[in-house]
Amino acid sequence: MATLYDVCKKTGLSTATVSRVINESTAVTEKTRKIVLDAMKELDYHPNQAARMLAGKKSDTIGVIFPEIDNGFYVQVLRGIDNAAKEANLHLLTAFYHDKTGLKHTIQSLAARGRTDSIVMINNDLSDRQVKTLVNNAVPIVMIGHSAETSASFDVVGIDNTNGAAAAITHLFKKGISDILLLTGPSDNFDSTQRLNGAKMAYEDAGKDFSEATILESFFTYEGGIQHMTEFLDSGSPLPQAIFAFNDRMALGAIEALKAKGKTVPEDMLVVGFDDTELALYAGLTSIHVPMQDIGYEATNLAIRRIDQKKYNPSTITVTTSLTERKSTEKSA
Amino acid sequence: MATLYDVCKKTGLSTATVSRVINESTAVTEKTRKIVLDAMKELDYHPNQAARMLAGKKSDTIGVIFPEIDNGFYVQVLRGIDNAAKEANLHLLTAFYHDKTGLKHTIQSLAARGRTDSIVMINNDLSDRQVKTLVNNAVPIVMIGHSAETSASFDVVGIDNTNGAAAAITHLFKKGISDILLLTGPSDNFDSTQRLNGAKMAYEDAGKDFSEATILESFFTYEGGIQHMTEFLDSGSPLPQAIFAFNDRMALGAIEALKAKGKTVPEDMLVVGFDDTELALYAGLTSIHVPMQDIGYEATNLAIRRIDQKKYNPSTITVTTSLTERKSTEKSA
DNA sequence: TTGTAAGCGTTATCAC
DNA sequence: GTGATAACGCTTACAA
Repeated sequence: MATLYDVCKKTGLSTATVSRVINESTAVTEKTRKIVLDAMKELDYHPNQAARMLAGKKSDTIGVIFPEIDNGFYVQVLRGIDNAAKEANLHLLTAFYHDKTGLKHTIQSLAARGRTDSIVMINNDLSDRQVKTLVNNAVPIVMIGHSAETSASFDVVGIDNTNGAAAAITHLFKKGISDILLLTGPSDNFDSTQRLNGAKMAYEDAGKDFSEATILESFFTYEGGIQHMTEFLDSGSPLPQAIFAFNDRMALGAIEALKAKGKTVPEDMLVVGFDDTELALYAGLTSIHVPMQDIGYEATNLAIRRIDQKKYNPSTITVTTSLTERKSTEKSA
Repeated sequence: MATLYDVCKKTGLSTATVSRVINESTAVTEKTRKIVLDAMKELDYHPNQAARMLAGKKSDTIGVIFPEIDNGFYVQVLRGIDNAAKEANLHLLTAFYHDKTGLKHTIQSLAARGRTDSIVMINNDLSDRQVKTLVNNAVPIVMIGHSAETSASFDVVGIDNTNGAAAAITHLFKKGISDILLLTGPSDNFDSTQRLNGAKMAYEDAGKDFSEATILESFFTYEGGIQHMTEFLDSGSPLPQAIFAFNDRMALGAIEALKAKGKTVPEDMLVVGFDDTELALYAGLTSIHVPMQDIGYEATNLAIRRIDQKKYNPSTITVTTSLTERKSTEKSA
């Protein structure tokens, strides 16, 4: 591997000058610039990253910390992150965590060792205070998605759950339906809580009574959707005319449960999901679209901006959602 | 940020000794070990990665190069890679590429600058020779999936396309069907070619005439499946009894096309896919299961093994597939 | 077992 | 505009 010295030797120039043309920092004669560039090419010289990091005190790398990925959601976010990083000529050091302990470990090894200039993370497991302590101000950090408490402590990029949910409800209202089953996530989940608020808001804004809606709590999973919907159907409770599931998987689970009882969608019941994942597309499920790539992109750009910003007030970016209509809410009546 | 020197100062020991306990390299008295460890904790010392890389000539990092990810396939592979890396206490530097140029750029910046000790990549765009030139023996490299020519030039981890496809055909034979439509990928695609060979093999092994099968070439996409299947249906060609699509998306596309013509699966036609993605699960599609995580895991372990191996002969690891039966091939007849 | 000291390959601050 | 030279924070022979 050729080093900077080899380039110096070949050109008869100093390390300073060669370094300058590499970094396009200070002005250099066009003539010497060319000499250096030629020598670099000829020697197939590529600057050593470790040396740059050590001397320059920056890694040109963004750390990405995700929960162990198992769905399309995170991939899309990752694409957005990658795009932003590419635009800024930065690299991505990615790490996935399985549990609290793994996450702590990961944060430290990325934040405290100078591997990254900044971190973008999805934190489902640690409190703000814990993260704060671990990072210890070593690098700026941007959170994707709110944890319940994430408020003014960090930069946060989240989605507009409230208006998204409201749009779903309003969509059903327009079909003449207000007798809706809300298939929610766990009640201590931030997203679920916000979506529930949004739904309520839509009822109120339309001058309707929110008690017309039935609330059924589930797990944000396909299996959860099947299980809780089946229980509901078996309970003999009066059937609503539509379901608004707080994510696509639960929606698909609910549809599966309906199918098992001989009910079809949209003939017997309209269904709306949330997230607008690939699954929704293929299943013909009307869903609230969440621009996952945008989230990653915005979060990363914010993280990049924070690198050279010593002091700043944490900001919150909210990405807007929209409704994608498909067969599951096509009402012929 | 505390440095090694701070730890030395605090303990009165030399950098060599402190470094030894950090790296658990040479023996150190249990007593001094404890002293150092305590000092490290107290100072909240974390070794600087750049300095380690520079002095130690290794990055403890695996490079991961993927085509821009847009499906569940790559995510699973990534999880496998992450698991293997975690077990070896290595980090992951990931990069996605959009096109040939991007890929070239990416390879160089990961390989030539000492950022990574080894690389795992999925290469759909460059010839072996091109990759070879770019890497220039800077780091070992493991390919995931064959490109047509990838033969003896690189370590390769691929899947058993042949037996997978044969299993799909045999499954249909068992249902009493040999009049099958093969919905293939592009003919210059390595996977597609192998799968076609596997299908043929199954016919021959069963003593059947391969000409009983119809071959319909498509694009490995949902849209491709819809388009080509629709064309086929419109052409008035005699309908086969089953479809074996060379991936799940095309299978779903074909099913969509059938549905549009009033045909249902599995009543009117059995369908088998390939990949066994999440889509297949929710769609109730029988599919050939590909253990994507295993692929990533194996590839990464191989990549790690190669780090300290100066000379070796490229090896090929083939991961086995299996058939997952679902509703799309449930024959009541 | 522990210490000394020479790098590792850059960047950056000075002078010139 | 260009050149010395001192960091940057660690690893690792080689000595002791």
